[in-house]
Amino acid sequence: MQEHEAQFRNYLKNRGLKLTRSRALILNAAFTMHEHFDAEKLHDLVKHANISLATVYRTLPLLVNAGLIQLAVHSGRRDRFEHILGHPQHVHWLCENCKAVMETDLSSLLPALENEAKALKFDISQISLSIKGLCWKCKADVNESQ
Amino acid sequence: MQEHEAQFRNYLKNRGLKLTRSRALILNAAFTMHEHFDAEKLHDLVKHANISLATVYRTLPLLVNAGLIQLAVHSGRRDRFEHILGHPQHVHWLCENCKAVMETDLSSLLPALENEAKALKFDISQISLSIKGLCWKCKADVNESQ
DNA sequence: AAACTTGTTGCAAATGATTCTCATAATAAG
DNA sequence: CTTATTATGAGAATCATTTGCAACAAGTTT
Repeated sequence: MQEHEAQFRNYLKNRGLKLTRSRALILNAAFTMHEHFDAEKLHDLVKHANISLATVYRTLPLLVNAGLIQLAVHSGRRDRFEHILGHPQHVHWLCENCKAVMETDLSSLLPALENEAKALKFDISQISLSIKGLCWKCKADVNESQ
Repeated sequence: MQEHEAQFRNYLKNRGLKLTRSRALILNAAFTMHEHFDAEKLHDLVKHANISLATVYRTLPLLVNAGLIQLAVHSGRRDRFEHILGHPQHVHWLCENCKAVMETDLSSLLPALENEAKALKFDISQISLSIKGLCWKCKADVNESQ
């Protein structure tokens, strides 16, 4: 069994919830994805097994609480997620022009943050750093058109 | 005239938009607020002047684009904003238990970020760093109840 | 392995924040 | 003050997400 499946099974058992066929399929679909995904994209991957969109929506928060996925970027009207197991936390660079999302490592900032957390007596469970602006490509386009 | 009003007037004029009574009132209401606010909270402050919720929703993106307010935290289903003029960027610490939001200064992390931005040739327009977890108070409660 | 207890699912209807339509009103420019 | 636009209120429309409910499936117990 994969690590993420073991973790999910464990999470569910701890609170008397059941690992159903639907949940297992949805979990695996989420870990199939190599980019950000939303509920509908996930549903596309599992609807062949007759799994409803409602079940996808019901499973998503379980995966978040189990520490397996997280909300990635809040842009536009749909929630978009990404899986995080064995995936170091990172910075999202969101271009406001072409909507592209780049990622960089967060590790260089971690010590400073953990320091601050200690001062605040705050237990960190999730860090989300996103930066909006113009990517180099769009910046070039803007300059050209002037 | 306040600085934020001047900046808004300027933004609007640059694109042939009009500074109306409604927009001025909404802008001032936003700068009245000392905490995060959503569209409805803003509407509460201006509806006495017969301003509709639709107008509030139409004005919000103008204020964002004018660099006067920004999306603060995406938690729950409503967009929450905060004004940013003369307000240094900060970190949001969001307690997952009591939903309280604390803020700390972002300046200690800025140099590292600006460095990375330079490497990526990325023009930063807005930084949003939010950290979820447990605040000291809730952490204490959790320990007590064990 | 049959019976049970409890959580789960699909479906469809409900919700709720945000956006849009359209007829009327207000603004800036000339 | 006239004109050309843009803005507004009211309410309908959207659309992602939730929910109620009756049928089902998982894990447990006998």
